[in-house]
Parts: sequence; structure tokens; C-alpha cells
Amino acid sequence: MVNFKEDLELNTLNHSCAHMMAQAVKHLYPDAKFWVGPVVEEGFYYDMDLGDVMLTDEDIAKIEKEMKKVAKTGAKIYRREVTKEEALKEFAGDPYKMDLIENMDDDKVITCYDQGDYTDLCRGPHVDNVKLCRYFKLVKHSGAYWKGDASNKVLNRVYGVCFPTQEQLDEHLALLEEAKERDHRKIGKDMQLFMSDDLIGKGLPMYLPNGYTIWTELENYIRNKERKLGYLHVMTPCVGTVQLYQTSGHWDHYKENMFPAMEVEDENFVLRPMNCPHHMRIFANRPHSYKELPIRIAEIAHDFRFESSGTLKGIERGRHFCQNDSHIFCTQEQIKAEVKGVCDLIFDTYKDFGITEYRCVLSLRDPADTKKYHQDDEMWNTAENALREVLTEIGIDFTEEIGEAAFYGPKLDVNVKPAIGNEITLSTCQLDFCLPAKFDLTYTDADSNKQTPVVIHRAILGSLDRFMAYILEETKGNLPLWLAPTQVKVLPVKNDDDELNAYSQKLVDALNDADVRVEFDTRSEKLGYKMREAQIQKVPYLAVLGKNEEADGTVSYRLHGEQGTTTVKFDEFVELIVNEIKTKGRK
RNA sequence: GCUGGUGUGGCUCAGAGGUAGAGCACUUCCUUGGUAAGGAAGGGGUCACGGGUUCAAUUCCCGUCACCAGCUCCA
Repeated sequence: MVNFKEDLELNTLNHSCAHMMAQAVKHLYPDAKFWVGPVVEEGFYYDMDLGDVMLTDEDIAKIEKEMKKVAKTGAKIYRREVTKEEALKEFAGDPYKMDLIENMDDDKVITCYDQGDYTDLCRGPHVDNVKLCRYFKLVKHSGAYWKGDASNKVLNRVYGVCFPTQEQLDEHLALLEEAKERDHRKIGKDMQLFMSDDLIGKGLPMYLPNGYTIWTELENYIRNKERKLGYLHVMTPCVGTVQLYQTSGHWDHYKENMFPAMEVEDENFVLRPMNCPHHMRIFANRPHSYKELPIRIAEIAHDFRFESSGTLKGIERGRHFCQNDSHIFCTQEQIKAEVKGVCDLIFDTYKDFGITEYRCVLSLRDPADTKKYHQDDEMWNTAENALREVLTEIGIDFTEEIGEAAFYGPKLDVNVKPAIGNEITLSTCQLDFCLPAKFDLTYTDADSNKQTPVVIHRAILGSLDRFMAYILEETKGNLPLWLAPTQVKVLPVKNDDDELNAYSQKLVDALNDADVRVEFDTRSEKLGYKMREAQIQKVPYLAVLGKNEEADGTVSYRLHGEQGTTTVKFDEFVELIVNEIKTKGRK
């Protein structure tokens, strides 16, 4: 997918197209006021105040029509420099442009662009004629708060894309359609992986047998990997007292995002939104020596968060999800080695899943935001520097983002792009000097003194749900053998032949004995029919058994999505399957 | 939560102010078939829910709910 922001030619063209859209909107809505119209990764948009008018799909079609007209005028686009004073005079009636201009430096050279009957304040650059913008499409529209603040007025935001040629535009629109096909919600429905139900409640998906099989594989995979690295798995309840979260500080910071408290007898309970407090209490269960550290408490843990209804998205973001969580309790000296260990685990896991497109973000606090962040400059500096040092040392490319940290400490987030929508965080590694103190956690050091441990919060698969969504989109549902709900489908050529059925059953038994998820299709349908169905179900291996195979003691198989067949000895086939599952297809 | 859109049998969708259609799936029968659809018959829908307009509403209007796109948020 092209990146409109980074492609210089497309960036300029799309920015000009945004202006052309504004010009068309001004023709249709003479009182329209314009806020900003930048080029972003997926095209351009413009935020516009149309008084009380909120645009509908029909209005968008009208705007497109008017834009075509504007493009046909072939109006030249002229750049013009003005001083701040002149700009303030020129845009005096426009509160949005005034807001922009007032926030500029006094001596800044301000530029305006004129095209036909339209002028806009803009730093440019632009193409030199509106007719260059004729191959465009307005792709979506919505309300957007002015300056992104929910207490401000809702403006109309219209998104569009523009290309130098019709062919390129068509190609791009086709890609957008394809992305819809990859959406995990569509794949989940087609493959019968999960469902939702109004009576259960929104944002609470339920996994069907096929989906739960994948889920279980993911769970086993990460638990085994962690076990070998010294993680200790626990199981803790999905509720906790309100005091627990008051102690951690989560109650003050995030109670609006938690399901409300349940009062029973004289106690208040909440569904837990995260597991840190539970794991802190496990650490506090008995005294610890420095010799035991690091202690890595891990859990595949069910959590509940009261997410805004508008943000729910299949199993990528629900109100219930399952974290692949761990809290590593260690000494200051162990931070680097532990963070490195977590990073290694993250990227090793990505190799198993073939994940190569990701972005690492070092999320730091905004020192000016004294409300959100725990106040302790020294703690923050130490934590941020430690994380930055490790990342640099192990050679990870990362960008730093201010104000993205958790309230208790800085973090490394590994983000990916889903088929539709905004970037999501898959893995995270957070450094915390704050919660251990709140829970009075201590260990005894070599000099018999009490010390407070450091805690590293980390999630590798993030939530199993979200990870599964991502893998489904990346593979388009064509999962690797080890994850596929049904791994092998056995298709007899005839189904009323006792000898052949016995041979097929022998293969089914052998695969079952080897813990392979095998299905035996004995329905009285033609082979072509069963073959087609198995291909649609995305079963990786289709074993076809007829009298030839029976006579030779062989198995003919066809791989999902491929045309040809391969014939191998019976035992060889079983071995082949078992081996591919074991190695996860990793070369 | 906010702005807009959508809601018709299990699935994908058509349709019209006069109380519903297709394909796939499902059931039964025939067919015993070598790598993406063999044939026939049949069952199945309070057209999301609640109000209103109308002689008549699933179709028009209002509200609710769910879903979708985007905005905001994301410990």
C-alpha cells in the first residue's frame, strides 16, 4: 500500500486535491470555514465547519461532482507571500485560520495559495494547476472534534485520495477492497472462528470450536516458550477489590475504563482490567532474597475493560480479552539483561510467525503532564535512560514518543498495522519503579538490607485475541499447519468401498495417534465437491485415497491453494505432517 | 461517548406503500463418483426492536439496539 505522506509527488498532489475539495465545498456551502487539510499515510483529509450541516453520503457524491467541475476549469495555482499582519487582515472573518495564524511566529513568512475563486492559507508546496488533481476519490467521511478535543465542536472530516492517472487510482481502490477481504472479522465469520451475540453483550466475542483450537495453540506455544526461559505461570481470579486498585493507583487513573464496582456484603469488587496488582500480591506472599531474583510471574489472564463502544473491533479490541502477561521482579542491576531477554523473546516469536512489518516506539512521559504521571523525576530519568540504553545496545530501530508512557513508567511498544484502521500495539515491555513501592514490595540484599525490586511488565502476544486477529489478517486465514483448526482432511475417492474405507480409517487413526487434527470426509459426495469445500475451508493438507494408494500403501496429497498432487508412502506422509507441525514450518 | 452509514431465511445479497425473492447451506431421494460445484424434490423469514403517518407499512417518519467507517480514548 502506498504511503501518501512519504511519497513526495503524491503528497503534493493530494495536498492540492484537498484544496480543490475545499474550493468545491465552498461553492456548495458558501459559509464553509476550513480548519486543516493535511496529507496523511492513507491520503488527504480536510476538517471543515459547515455550520449545522453534517455531511451524508449523498452530499459527498455532490462534492465529488463539483470537484470534477473545478478540475475542468484548469485554474492555475499561484503562491503568494504575506506577512503575519497581512494574513491576520486577510483572514479576519475566519476564526479557524485566525487561530492558526495567531500561533505563528511574528516574523514568519506566511504563504497563501490562490486558485480561481478560492484562496487558502498554506505552507505548500502545490501542483501548478487544478486539472492535475482530476483523478481522485473521496473515500470516507466522519465527524472529527476540532483540535481532537471531545469538548470542542464536531467538524466534518472528508478523506480522499488522488493519483496522477486513472489507472493508479483504480489500482489503489482495488487494494482498499482487498483489505476488506483480509479483515479478521470477515475471515472469522467465513471460517467459523468466533461470534458475537446481542444477548451476551457487545464487545464480548465468543470463540467457536475452530477459533478456540487456534487460541489454544497460541496459548500452548507461548507458555512453553516462557517456561523454558524461567517464567513461572500462575492463575489468579478475574475480580479484585476496589482497594487493590486504589493501592496500585489504577483506580484514580482509569476507573472510567473499568466495569463499575459490584457491592456485595460490605465489600466492593471490580472485574480486573489488568493483572499487575494480583501479581504484586503474589510476590508479597513470602519474603524474598536477592538470590532468587529475577522472579518472572506469568499468566494467560482474562481481563475486562470498559472500552468506549465506538472502539470495539472484533477480537482485535473487545471488552474481554486474554493477556499473555508477565511481571518480572528484579534488581536495578538486572534491568538491562531482563529487558534484553524480553526483546529477544518478542523478536524470536515474530520469527516463528513470520512477522516482519512492525514499528518500535519508546514511549516516554510528558514532564508537563503532572496529572497523569507519577511524580518522581529521578525515577523517570533512570527508567527512561535504562530502556533507551538497552534498545540502542541491542540495535533495535525505534522512535521516541512523548506522553505515551504508562502512568507508572516508560515502555517499549511494538506496533503493527491491521488490514483496516489504525496501528495497534502487539507487544509491550514496560519499566516500573513505581508500583512495587506502592505495594511495599521488598527483597533482602546481600547486606541484609530491605530493597524495593524493579518490575518489568511485558506482554509478547499482547492479548491472544488481538494477536490472533493480526495473524488471521496477515495469512488471509491460510494459517500455517500447526495453527490450522483442521490440519489434514482425508478424502476417499469412493465411500461405499469397505476395503478403501478401512485403509482411509487407518490413516485417520495414525494421524490421530500422532495428535494431528484430522477430519475424515465420508459423505456421499463427489471428490471434486469435497475437494472444493476443503479448499474453501482452507485445510492445509488434503489426502486423497483411492484404490491406487491402497494397493501401493501410499497417500496422495494436495496442499491448500495448489493444483498438483504428491504421492508418498503412508508412514512418510504421517512423518511429514508431524515434522511440519513440530518445526512450525520455520526453516 | 461523538459524526455518518447499514440492519430482508444459517451465509451472501436482490426487492417493492397492497403482508417477500435468488444463489449457497440444510433435509430427503436418485447418482458410487480420481482432485474447486452430478440431478430432483422439500423445509425454513414478526423483512433488528418499539412507536407514528396511512384504508394498508417490512417499504415513509421518529426512537432504541446491534454492526460498519472515522473521531476521541487505550493502564
